[in-house]
Amino acid sequence: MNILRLLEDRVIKALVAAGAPADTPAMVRPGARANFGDYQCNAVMAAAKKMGMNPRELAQKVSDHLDLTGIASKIEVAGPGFINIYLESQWLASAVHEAAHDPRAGVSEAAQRQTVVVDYSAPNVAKEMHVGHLRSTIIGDATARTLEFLGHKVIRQNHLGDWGTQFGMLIAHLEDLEKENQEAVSMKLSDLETFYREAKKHFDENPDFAARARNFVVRLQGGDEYCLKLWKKLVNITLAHNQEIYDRLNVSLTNNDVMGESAYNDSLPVIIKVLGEKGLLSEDDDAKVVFLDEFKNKDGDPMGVIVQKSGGGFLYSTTDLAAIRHRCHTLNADRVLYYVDARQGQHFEQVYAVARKAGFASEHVSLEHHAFGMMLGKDGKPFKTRAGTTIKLADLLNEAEERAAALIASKSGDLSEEQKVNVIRAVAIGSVKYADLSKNRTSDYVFDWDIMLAFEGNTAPYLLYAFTRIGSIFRRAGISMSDLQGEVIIASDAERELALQLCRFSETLDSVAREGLPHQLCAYLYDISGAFMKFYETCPVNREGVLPELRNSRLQICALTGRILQLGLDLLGIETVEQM
RNA sequence: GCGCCCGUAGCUCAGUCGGAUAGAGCAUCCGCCUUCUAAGCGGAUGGUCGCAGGUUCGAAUCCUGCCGGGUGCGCCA
Repeated sequence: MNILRLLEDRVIKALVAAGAPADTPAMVRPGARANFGDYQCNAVMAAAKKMGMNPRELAQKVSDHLDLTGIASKIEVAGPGFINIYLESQWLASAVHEAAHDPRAGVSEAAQRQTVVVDYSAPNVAKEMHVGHLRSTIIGDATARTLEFLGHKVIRQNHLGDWGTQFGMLIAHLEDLEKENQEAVSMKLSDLETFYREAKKHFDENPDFAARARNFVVRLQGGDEYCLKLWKKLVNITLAHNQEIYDRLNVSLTNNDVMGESAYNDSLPVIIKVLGEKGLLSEDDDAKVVFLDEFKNKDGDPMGVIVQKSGGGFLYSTTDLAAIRHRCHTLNADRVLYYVDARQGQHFEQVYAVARKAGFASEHVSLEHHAFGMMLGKDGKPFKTRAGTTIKLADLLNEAEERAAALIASKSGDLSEEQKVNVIRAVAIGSVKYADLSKNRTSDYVFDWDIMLAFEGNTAPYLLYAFTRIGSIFRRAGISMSDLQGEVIIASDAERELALQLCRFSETLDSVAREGLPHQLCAYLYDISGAFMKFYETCPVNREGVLPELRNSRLQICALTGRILQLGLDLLGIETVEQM
């Protein structure tokens, strides 16, 4: 059941019956305030203008044709031509009852099942994941999970940075270490940052080393077995490191989702060939370039996208074109979502434009760069630690668990040691993820330990706490959350408000899937939790004197709230706990 | 020089593509635990939505120009 879809459908019918064109947008929204109804229609003012009618008159006409028998208790025309819809409490009650017994908690599947490629995380080989990787990884993951739940076919693609000139120096350094001492190699590689730094140092300071490194690059790209073997070693060690982080973060990526830059190596010459056949290539300073009229360079001339270097080497634009071709032609994507830093906005616009012209992506495929902002320090400047480095993701998670452990030691005395370990993990990881997921990804964001690791207010623990309170009610009642009886009765404002919110889960997920903005789901779950906390204060379930019908009804409301919280948090990749 | 993003309460952020009286959390202040977990609930304080014009029934939202911050513009990825 999706109330918004239902109301929009009925409103369109009424608009058409009142004489408006069939393509008039319904513009149904949740009511702006309590005395403006549960939902309001804002479509009439604009429509009336187009039709040359008085908006109040048209609104009255539409509202006369609006058939919401059994659904709405009141439909009123207000202000300049708003139509306010008050839902029938009885109908809300039956919707809650239905959702409480529905395995999907009342969430409708997507009207059209699509194949959606989600490109996210994209760490680099021989580098540890740092806080800058957090957004792409967890926002992409939450979107992927949501799309999947709505019935879409989701193909995760981890565009691993496993190719490029830096591998020459990494292979050369690895070779040196292996000659030196076999046993020290695995030790050295356990600290990837140091390994990378040392390789870079040798490359910058030792001309012989640098020459060897450049030679390795050529051999590697030519498919030399010795080089590939050393390279593969670096890739595997990095993947193992990353998987530990993904598992800790409860991110659904696995090695099966890895589709690194190297995977497109063989198709790069094909890309150039096709671009040439389409007449899109130009030569400029011995490099192969695609010129795009829609982009201007510093001199105001059409901007060129280099797809092959003067020496014959390829660039990341070439790899991205190959990736688009693979995703559209082999994976048959309807949508491709890129969770990548906003700084690459222009790069993607160019690559998309070239891909369309070359036919790597048909006009029916939606290529979407879901950009996110930069990470800033507390001073509002681009984030750096005092040492000038970035914070490792592993260190952030360790710090989160230390802080959570201290909190739980002071608040949750009666948990077993095993329970405490689980609660610490859920609270720590959940808090870090929620802090990021709850912000709109499009703007820059401030990295602050205290905000990232806060446990009060609009944070993951608030939602987890609401969930444990529900669990507590069922433990006290002596029944399970699936053992529900009777009807749902809406007897108070707190119950009605919670019931209304519970019925909005489906429309919220629609929006998250459409826009790739999981913060909308966070805001929704926070609203649900707030509505539940108020319900909890005023609507006792197990107390003496509560009539059996009312108790059964409230248990159903609690059960649906719990299911939506658990399901919603799961879509965000956040684990729940029974007690805390 | 050109392009893109951003500017909302002391701080961190929402604001459902133009809708009605701009909302949360943190911080500050005042209340609420013999009753299902106080990681909670209720209340108060706090805003010229960067500035100035414009578009219209109606603007935080759209257009123009400034101011301030960020970022990107050919052989790194």
